[in-house]
Amino acid sequence: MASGRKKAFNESQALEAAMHVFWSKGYVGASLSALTDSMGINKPSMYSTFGNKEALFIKSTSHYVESQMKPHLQHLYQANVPLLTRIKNYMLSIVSMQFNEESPKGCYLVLCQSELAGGEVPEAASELLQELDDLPKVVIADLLNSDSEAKQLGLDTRSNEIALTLYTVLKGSASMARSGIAQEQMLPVVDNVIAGLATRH
Amino acid sequence: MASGRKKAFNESQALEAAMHVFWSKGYVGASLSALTDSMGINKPSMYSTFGNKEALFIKSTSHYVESQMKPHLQHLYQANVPLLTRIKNYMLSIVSMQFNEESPKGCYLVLCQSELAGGEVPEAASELLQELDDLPKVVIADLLNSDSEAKQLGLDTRSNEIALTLYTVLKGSASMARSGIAQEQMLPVVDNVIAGLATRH
DNA sequence: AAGATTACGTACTGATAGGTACAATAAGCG
DNA sequence: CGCTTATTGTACCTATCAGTACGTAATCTT
Repeated sequence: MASGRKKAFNESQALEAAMHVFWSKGYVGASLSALTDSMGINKPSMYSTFGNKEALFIKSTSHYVESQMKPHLQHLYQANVPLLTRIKNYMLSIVSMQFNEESPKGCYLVLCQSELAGGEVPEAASELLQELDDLPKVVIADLLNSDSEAKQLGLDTRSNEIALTLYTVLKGSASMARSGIAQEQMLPVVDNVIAGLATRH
Repeated sequence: MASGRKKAFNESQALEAAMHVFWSKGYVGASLSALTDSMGINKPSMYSTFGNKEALFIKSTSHYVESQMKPHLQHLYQANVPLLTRIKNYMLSIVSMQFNEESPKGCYLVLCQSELAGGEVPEAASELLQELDDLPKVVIADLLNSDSEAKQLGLDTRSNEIALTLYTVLKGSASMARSGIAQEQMLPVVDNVIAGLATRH
């Protein structure tokens, strides 16, 4: 049984390229032509490989979460590092990604999610965004609930509140990155907020 | 000299309607058809009255700033109210607008500004957004620099840093509003951050 | 009432959106 | 080599985008 002509492009490289286009233009702003141009393929190849624009977006979003979001989580579980330092390192690591010169500024999810309420993003993609976007908040809350140091500091009794506070700052930071301020300005902001946590009971 | 047929619509009501469409869909997502439908007029009327889509957007954005942003600033200058309480009232007032059921969730400026980096918004409109978006940050920094109570609390020496911190939280809150959480969850976040300011020197 | 002036409604423009039909090309298998 | 299978490029589809031409309707001044 013949197996046909080989693909002339690398599927995961094409997905990476698509991710960058969605990241900089959003779901609505990323046209198929812009996508396929950056991916280095033409439209029929894109449709046969990924399905359609929405399916491409879903694969691209999953790739973003795996390659850009999850790696930062390791900072939260470093052995022999104080809890607040771990949280700070995690946040600084994400901020540093938001301001990275080699990829679009800000957060892919924030950008695309802002289009949700306008009904511009298809339902299935919209649900995925909603779900993925909660990830950091849930992880931080879980950490605060289970970490022994968090209990000593009395942070476990208001874990959801604190997780939401930190998460709100991260989202705000993504907005600030988009608006063009310098990364150095955000660092003391993270310091301030984390220091504020420690001084309450 | 004859003065012609009267307009069959109210110009400022039409602008208000356009503002809500941009607010919920963003600049790119708001199509002329959606705009004129909501405004209750047809396209030639829109073009003769406002110029084009970009000019309408600029007028709509100015209207947003005047009607939705500036009114909150009064909280910052209430007599006989402690500084941190004034700031807290200001922030809660904005958060409450972001979650208001009668208008789109989140912040008009955050939404539209997220499209900037993708080059989807025309230059002139883009510059206006950039400028207006700094307003709250500048106002808070100025307040911290001039207020006598701020000096007593030692907040004047890091006014820019604090203003940026508060502003980042407001932007984050706008994102959270878009993603659908309940307003009550944001209130302790504002509390946390402001309390954190007070406990540092 | 006549004429000038302005707004309105319909119907259109060229460009681009997402998506596809189809013929040509390249690979594996016998 | 010939057959089958899969990918590629071009050229097209319909719908919608921002924007406009033009004839009709309404209001003013004289």
